Amino acid sequence: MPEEKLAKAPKIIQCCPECGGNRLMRDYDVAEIVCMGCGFVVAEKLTDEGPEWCAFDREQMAKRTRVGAPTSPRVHDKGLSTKIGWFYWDIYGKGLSPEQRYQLNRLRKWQHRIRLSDPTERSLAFSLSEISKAADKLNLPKNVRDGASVIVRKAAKGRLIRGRSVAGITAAAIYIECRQAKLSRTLEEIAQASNIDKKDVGRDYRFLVKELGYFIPPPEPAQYVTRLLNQLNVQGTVEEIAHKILIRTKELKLTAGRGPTGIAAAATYIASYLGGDKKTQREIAEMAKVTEVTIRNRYKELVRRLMFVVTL
DNA sequence: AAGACGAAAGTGGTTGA
DNA sequence: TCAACAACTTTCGTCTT
Repeated sequence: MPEEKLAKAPKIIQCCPECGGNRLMRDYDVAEIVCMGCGFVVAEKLTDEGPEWCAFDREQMAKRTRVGAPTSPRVHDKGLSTKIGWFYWDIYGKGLSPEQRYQLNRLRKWQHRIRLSDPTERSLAFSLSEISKAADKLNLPKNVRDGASVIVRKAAKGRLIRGRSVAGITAAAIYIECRQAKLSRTLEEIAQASNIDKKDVGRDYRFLVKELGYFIPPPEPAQYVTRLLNQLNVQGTVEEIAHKILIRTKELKLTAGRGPTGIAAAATYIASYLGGDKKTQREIAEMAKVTEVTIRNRYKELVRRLMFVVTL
């Protein structure tokens, strides 16, 4: 591509659109540009331009040079197929005539059709784009997206999607990944981000876990507490107390059979009270997505059982 | 007046026959 | 498939700060 065309390439971002900071880091392991100030993902799907081999002389260099981008589980053909570019100039950088443009468009259209002609491929492509959409809404990191993609692939390979909705299986895969990565996303949030009924996602989730033989431990209240405290804008002492409470709660096995969000909310309530930054039950209930009644029941229980144990 | 409390009835999911 | 069950929610009247 000639110089003047190169100049048309997307401009390299210099500062974070979120916080305005200029400490941007390229992380090739997860293929992202991340702001070191606020953690905002500025760009993703980077291609590592460098070679993964070493050459010690010209001969080796010539031998080892080859082309091709790294594969990605997030594209339905793992990014291995050829794609016709979007631009309208030839290899010399000269513009195309209207007829040539028309031809190019037809080529693109047909290539797209051929690439996605197999129904399995098509549903896989759909599913992977859904993962990407939902993951954007939920702010999920790369590894979770990739993991979810792998699960969907496994499901497709094992013919587990037959008779079920692709969207449901996709959402379930995301949920499995979140649970495995110990991310505090509830089934409800994922169902919402994917526009599917919570019940359906739950059903497909249980089905996939069973069929693919996953072992997923129940979520721990501690996973939810950190996010809850962030949403409520409290740190410091309250945070410390909340975690202390949860450690004791776990030791005394008070979590058995109880919803982790309820326990997290109750611990937060107690901690905010003791830490001198009191939040109302309603505030916490709203953030934790449980009712005030549940907070009351849990926190009474915790206070009763922990009173003699915790030295706060 | 806002927040907390608790009783009572209702809901949705799990379990075991 | 169905009933029993525990956890949780909804609702609402009452008490406390």
